[in-house]
Amino acid sequence: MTKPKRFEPSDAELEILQVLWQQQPVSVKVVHEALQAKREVGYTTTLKQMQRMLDKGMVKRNKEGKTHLYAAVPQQSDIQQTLTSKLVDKAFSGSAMKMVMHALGQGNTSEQELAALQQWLDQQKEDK
Amino acid sequence: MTKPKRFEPSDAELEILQVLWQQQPVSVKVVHEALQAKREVGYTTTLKQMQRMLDKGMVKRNKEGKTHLYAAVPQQSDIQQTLTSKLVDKAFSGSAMKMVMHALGQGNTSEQELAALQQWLDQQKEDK
DNA sequence: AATTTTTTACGACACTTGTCGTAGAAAAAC
DNA sequence: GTTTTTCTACGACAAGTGTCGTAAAAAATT
Repeated sequence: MTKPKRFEPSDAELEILQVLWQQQPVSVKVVHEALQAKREVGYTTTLKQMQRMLDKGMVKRNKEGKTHLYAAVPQQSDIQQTLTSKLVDKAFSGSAMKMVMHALGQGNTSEQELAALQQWLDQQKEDK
Repeated sequence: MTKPKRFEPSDAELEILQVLWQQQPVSVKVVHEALQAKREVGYTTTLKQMQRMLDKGMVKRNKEGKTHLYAAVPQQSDIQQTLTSKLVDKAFSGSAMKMVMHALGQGNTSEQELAALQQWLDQQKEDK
């Protein structure tokens, strides 16, 4: 049985995962172009990063003709979970709520988002 | 004029800052004991870490007799802000709300916290 | 004063991260 | 079937991180 690893992607790795989650099995080229759209980065840099991720089991790939097509192994929500928990633990003494208030405090929260939050809140009250 | 740096403390650094924010000017010994209470770590490890933080300007100190007393330079809320923003950007495509829902989803949110959140929500509605 | 305990200052090391450059294999174009 | 263009495989490197060990300075104990 293969134990389900707990990935903690670095910044660069997360950028790559982000791309993969949007377009599942894609070539290095595609990923690289997506990154390039945001900042300067060499092709081999992206390639190397993805190869390392492969070693770590963070992505998988399979040969499609000449090229390799990559896909993320962990699910986006799992990584979000891991990173959020970590932040809550390390920077907010474990209180998710503190973090939430902080996050909300700083920003333009849309109408819809507010509604969603209200809905969630109502749900909580019921369950209580 | 000294520009106000944007600190992005590493895990170990954050642990130390955490201690400092609770008991402002303290010796390495005190910090070390606080860390030790949570996990195994050598005294010199803590010392070294704090010295590096001093170099970076992340903490300041002054000699109190034989010992040095350290204090955090950045404020807790600023660091929380920095780290939260970063996470939102990197893992939630900039949507703080997505992150909030994620954080809330996973946890035991207390009565009081819910109330605080409701209050904040009401506030938002008014301002609209 | 000699010894022990506290603290500090450094140097070191293995790992990880972010970044490339070079070289060669594989396809595609000529 | 050469010459290009694509891609992959590696090796390298500077910075940063987490961790200690050693050694010396400073105080406190005996």
